[in-house]
This record gives sequence, C-alpha cells and structure tokens, in this order.
Amino acid sequence: MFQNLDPLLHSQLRLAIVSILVTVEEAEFLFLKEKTNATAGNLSVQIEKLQEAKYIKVEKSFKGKYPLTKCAITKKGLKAFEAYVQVLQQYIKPNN
Amino acid sequence: MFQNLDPLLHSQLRLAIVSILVTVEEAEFLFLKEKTNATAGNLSVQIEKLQEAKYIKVEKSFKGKYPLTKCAITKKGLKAFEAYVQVLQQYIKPNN
DNA sequence: ATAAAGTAGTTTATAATATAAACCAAAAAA
DNA sequence: TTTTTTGGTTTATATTATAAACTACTTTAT
Repeated sequence: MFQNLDPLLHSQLRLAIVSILVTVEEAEFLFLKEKTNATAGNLSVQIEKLQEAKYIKVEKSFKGKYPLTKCAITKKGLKAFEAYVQVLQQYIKPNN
Repeated sequence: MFQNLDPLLHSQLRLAIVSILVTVEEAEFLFLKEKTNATAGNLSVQIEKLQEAKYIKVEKSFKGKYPLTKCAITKKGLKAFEAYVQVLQQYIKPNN
C-alpha cells in the first residue's frame, strides 16, 4: 500500500533545500539559510549529503573576497523530488 | 517561508499509521503491520509514540485467547495530521 | 504429556539522522 | 590592533529508526 519515501528527501531541511532548488536556477548558501531558517552547520551538513547523492551540484567560488557556495538541482535530484512527491501523495491523500 | 513539519508525523511509519487511521474507525495491530509492511517491533514502538502524544488511542484486549491491540485516531491526531498535510504542501507544491 | 512451532506483541541494543555548539580563516570595523 | 563579522566546516551529542532478541502465551504434532 505504501511505497517507501526516499529517506534522503524525507528530512525537513533537505526537502526544503530541494524544494527551493527546483524553483530557481541556483541558490547561494545564505539564501538557502534564510529561506529555510536553518543553522549554518546543519545546512552545511545537509547540502553535503544532497551533493554526495548527486541530487544537487555545489559550486564553490568567491564573491569578492568571501567564499561563496552556490547550489543547483541536478536532473537526478529533480527526478528524485518528483518521485518523492508522488509517493507522498499515497500517505497524505484523502482515501488512500 | 517553510513552517515546521510536526516531527511526530514526519516519520514514514508514523505517517503511514496515521494515514490509515484517518480513513477507518479503528485498526488492529496486524492490519497496520500488513498495510505498512513494518516489523512488529518498529510498529510497536511507533504506535506507542503516537499514543504518548495522544494522536491515537490504543485499546488492548483479547481476541479469543490472543492479545489484540486496536488503534484509533483521536481528535488531536486528526488535527495534527491535517496541519501536517497543510504545511507539507509548502514544501512540495510547485512554485512555493 | 511433551516438544516444537506459531501468535501477538515488547524490550533492548545498535545504526542512522539531525542539530547545536565550537571552531576556522579571512575581512572589515572600531 | 583587538574585536566583530562573514561564510562557512567540524565535532560532539541528542534524537530517531530499526532489527534482533525476548516474553508470554497457544496450537499442533508426537
């Protein structure tokens, strides 16, 4: 009856990150931090996990003299997100 | 932008349990076990957590000679589920 | 009557996950 | 020049999830 929910996306913060990334070309670390209200430490960890899974790609550079981390969704990440939403419907739809 | 997802419901198994319970008067332990494909141990633990939170009520009796555990959603649990679904929409809706 | 297998769970030990706090290196401000 | 701020990372701990072992019986087979 219930398919498994991708554990990588079934995390409040990682889901929020991906949720943002599917709507924008790319997003900076601090942008994600503000939107998600996450602590920097947590955000750093969860971004890395999404990157390890190749759900997002992370590009580190400099903005002026400060480090700058940009994230963008990958094709794999987009598919995973869409699949996650599909499965989730089984859980939250009325009359499952 | 993103409201917090009730951590009690943001668990695959607990969400599945509640998801079933919102659609039926009551459900037996083994019924939930089959529907969710959970192990008995895990199901036992998660049922207890939902009960502690008063999201469900659990009634233990006997069916013939065997122990029988019946679960049903409470008003509080129903509200929590509905709220959870509302918040979740922020994460999974296109264009959030 | 006894042993072996089954029912319906619970408890416990461990692994995975999430989070905050402490830390780092460089830059800017006082 | 010390203090604070920026933009993060690392580490230690708390929380959560899970499987395996266990309990307390019942049924079936011998």
